[in-house]
Amino acid sequence: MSTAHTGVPTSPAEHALPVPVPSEEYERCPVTGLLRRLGDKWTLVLLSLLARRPYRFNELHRAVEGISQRMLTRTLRTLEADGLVEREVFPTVPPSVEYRLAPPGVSLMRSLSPLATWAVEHARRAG
Amino acid sequence: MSTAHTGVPTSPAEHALPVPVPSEEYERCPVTGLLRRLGDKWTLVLLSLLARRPYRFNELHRAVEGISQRMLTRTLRTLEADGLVEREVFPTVPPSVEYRLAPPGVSLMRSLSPLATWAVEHARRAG
DNA sequence: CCGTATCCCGCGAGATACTG
DNA sequence: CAGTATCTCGCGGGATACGG
Repeated sequence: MSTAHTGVPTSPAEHALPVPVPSEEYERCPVTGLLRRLGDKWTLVLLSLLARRPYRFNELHRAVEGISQRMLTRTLRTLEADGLVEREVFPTVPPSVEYRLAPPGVSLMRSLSPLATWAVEHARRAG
Repeated sequence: MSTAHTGVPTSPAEHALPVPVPSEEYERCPVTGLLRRLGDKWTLVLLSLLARRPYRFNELHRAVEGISQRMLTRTLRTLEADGLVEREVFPTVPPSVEYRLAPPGVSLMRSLSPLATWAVEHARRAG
């Protein structure tokens, strides 16, 4: 992949393709893709909380038992990248950051509702 | 399960706990649990096919591009254990096995429908 | 035709420590 | 307060080969 000049690679990411090649074929089915996204350890918990009201970072950290800072940041950033959550920074001292559900997040939670009901009702078998 | 006598362990699984301890805490949220179940690589594809009509094993194997026998069996057995799919064996020669959607599977697919619609509509961002 | 049995590998995700 | 940076490990899942 090196290509051009004679340069020795200084970073592995240097030769990353400019085009986002679908590395996983899960992309083929958007439904499965969505289920995988929502099915990670923290996403639903965070979405559920944010569905009620906006939260600040450490407020979430306290509200969600057992989550690490790393996973909280990662999950929130992914949600933001997907357009499900909005992030607003207040340049106060010390800094304050607020997270809220974006409109697509709201409609997603609505669409999820029947499945959630099914899950609770059938919790014993396939839950 | 040797146990008893003085036997030297012959298998690692020998000391497995008799009680199915919830190894993962995903169990805490039935919705997340369900999303994880449905979110694996082949489950939705199989459920979608079986939602239309019953299939035999090799018929599924041919219909689902890229699935291995191992994963087909595994996925079907999990679906059966969850009560979502029914398996019927016809003792012919050679043997024939038919899989069909069980009633809970039907209601699950119904409940999944709004989310599937959302996924397709928002395929570009969070798909 | 309908599976099981092994082996193997990458990635999601947890623990821990550090920073503007 | 609100994050990054590393390291590590378990498990989902693929390849392959064999069995009733």
